[in-house]
Amino acid sequence: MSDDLNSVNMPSSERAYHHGALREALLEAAEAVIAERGVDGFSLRETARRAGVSPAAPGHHFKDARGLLTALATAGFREFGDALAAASLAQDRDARIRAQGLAYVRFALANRAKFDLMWRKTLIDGADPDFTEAGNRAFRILDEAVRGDASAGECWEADMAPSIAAWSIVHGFARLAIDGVFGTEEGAAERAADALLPRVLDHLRV
Amino acid sequence: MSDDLNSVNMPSSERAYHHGALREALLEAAEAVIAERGVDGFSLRETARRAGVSPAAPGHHFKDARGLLTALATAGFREFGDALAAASLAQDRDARIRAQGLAYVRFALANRAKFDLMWRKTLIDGADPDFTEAGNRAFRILDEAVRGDASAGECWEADMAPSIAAWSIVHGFARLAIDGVFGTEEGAAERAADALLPRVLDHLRV
DNA sequence: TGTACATCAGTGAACGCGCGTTCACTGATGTAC
DNA sequence: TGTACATCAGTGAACGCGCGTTCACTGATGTAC
Repeated sequence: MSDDLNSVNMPSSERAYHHGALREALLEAAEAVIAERGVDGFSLRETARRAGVSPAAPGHHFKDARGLLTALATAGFREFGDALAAASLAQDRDARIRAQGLAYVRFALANRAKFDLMWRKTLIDGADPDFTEAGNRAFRILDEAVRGDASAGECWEADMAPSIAAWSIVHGFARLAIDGVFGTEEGAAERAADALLPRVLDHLRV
Repeated sequence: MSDDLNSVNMPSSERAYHHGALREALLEAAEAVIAERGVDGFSLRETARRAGVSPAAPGHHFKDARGLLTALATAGFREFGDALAAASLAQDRDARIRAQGLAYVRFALANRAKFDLMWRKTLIDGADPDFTEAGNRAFRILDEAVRGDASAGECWEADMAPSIAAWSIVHGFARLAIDGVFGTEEGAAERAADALLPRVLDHLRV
């Protein structure tokens, strides 16, 4: 191992030949690109440009553009799952469900482009094991809040309706908000979520 | 008017110089393209190719690609509104709401690409008056089923929560189904909708 | 009914663009001895 | 500790592609007289 710690933590020169953490830098750059231009505006070349590397460099870390987007969507589902898990701390069941609903929509609005990407099965490899695992985990957290840990066993055998109902209502609300139904001005979606979502959730009985 | 009725109803030759109904033909071709390749796979050239005209021809009927997609999304919202209106015939309120929910999801699954397009504000002109009018009408039909005609007046002043709740749950369910959550095999989404949606709607209280 | 002419709705070639990926390469790293 | 060498992680030029749009044009239509 090198004595120079900078070689790992921080590029010792502004333009080192070996980046050190290019994979992560590319994921960050890709997220910035889609946050700015929308998922449709993604480009591998632009991502490489922002990370300060040549257009061929991503090929050493991801199979291709789809591979990079799949990795980004997977990271998104992991953070999403974390956000839902953090909302599970409330004591009674109703409070947990409501807290997760708020967390669901807040994550979607705070990470619009990434959330959008997470569901774009045409752009990512939906069969990737890491991706499906991260997605399943997120749903499992939501499912456990609704049905309790009892469902841990025969997951799809049991009655999914309550969980799917909860999932649908928050997912639908999040999508409508992102897609501008509550206004397209800065902050309009967030204000609508704050004002409307708690009362919308009053109409969910699970 | 020409004596030859074919000049309007049917091109008299296989390759007439004037198409006669190119606008409609382009919309149909565009729908076929996105149904086959997904919304992301849309291309104006491919659409012109399928309609059997040169790549410049669409320019005489639509300002640009965005204009064509906006027209297609507008047509989509009109059909969507018609489908919801047709589901409003049931007598009691609960039956109407359930019927509209089923109609909502069925339309989405039967017209996946078009439904997808209808919410892709980055690809269409969301400020187009025809488009917004068609979208508002669809929501109004749903809103009237939930809240009754009494809401006709001060629309956004009254309590929107019940309508937004109903909208969210069916919209979310439709999106999850389209995005492959209930399986990606042929017909999996439709089967899930048939089996699950009625029970999911049991958890909506409006 | 015939004719002149404006307008409409097409053509097809061309432009320039940014894209994803490939290729032969090279600088940096780290390991075996 | 020093050295040879395999491997890793970059470069940057190039390829070929399909795209949306523009352009000068022309064939067909329909209307005024």
